[in-house]
Amino acid sequence: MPRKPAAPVNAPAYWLMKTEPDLFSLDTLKAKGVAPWDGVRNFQARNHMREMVVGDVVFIHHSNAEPSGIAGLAIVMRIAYPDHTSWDPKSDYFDAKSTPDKPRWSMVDVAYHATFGRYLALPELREMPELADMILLQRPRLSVQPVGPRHAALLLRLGRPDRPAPASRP
DNA sequence: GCCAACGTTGGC
DNA sequence: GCCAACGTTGGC
Repeated sequence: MPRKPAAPVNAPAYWLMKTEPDLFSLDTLKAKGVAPWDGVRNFQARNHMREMVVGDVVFIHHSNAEPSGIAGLAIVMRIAYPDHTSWDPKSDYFDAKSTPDKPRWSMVDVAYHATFGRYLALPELREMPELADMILLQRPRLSVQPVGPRHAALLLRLGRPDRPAPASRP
């Protein structure tokens, strides 16, 4: 018997993260250059961030927008580390169950990469059969999610970013 | 602003 | 460890 293929070495290299543009938009990230993605308070979303590696491509989705949709791309610059806002009582993201000794939440650093030449509005994406099984369209509440390579390729083509996505991990 | 989906909390 | 109540997300 041939050995089973190794467990997923090729975890997804494409991700999607949601943000409310009123609070933090792709333009905000563009102005900052690099920023920590803090405030994620959902275990599944957190676990996805913990799987990211430097160089992964992140689709930035604007939620609670008119319309909501994918605005462009960011790149992971630093792998997951403790989200210090979780133990700051003054932070909106404070969580009494998280301490510096036992951090419960994580964040990654991302860099602005590109703004799509065309904003990919959610209603438009919903009309595409190829995207019907995208997590974005099926699980409206998951704020950090993997994007499959086929979906990623299509989104990149649709958005025609002014700069191509960098080659990602194999 | 409404409300469906769904994750989390807490009583038992 | 079940599950009802509650809170939040986020599309519309």
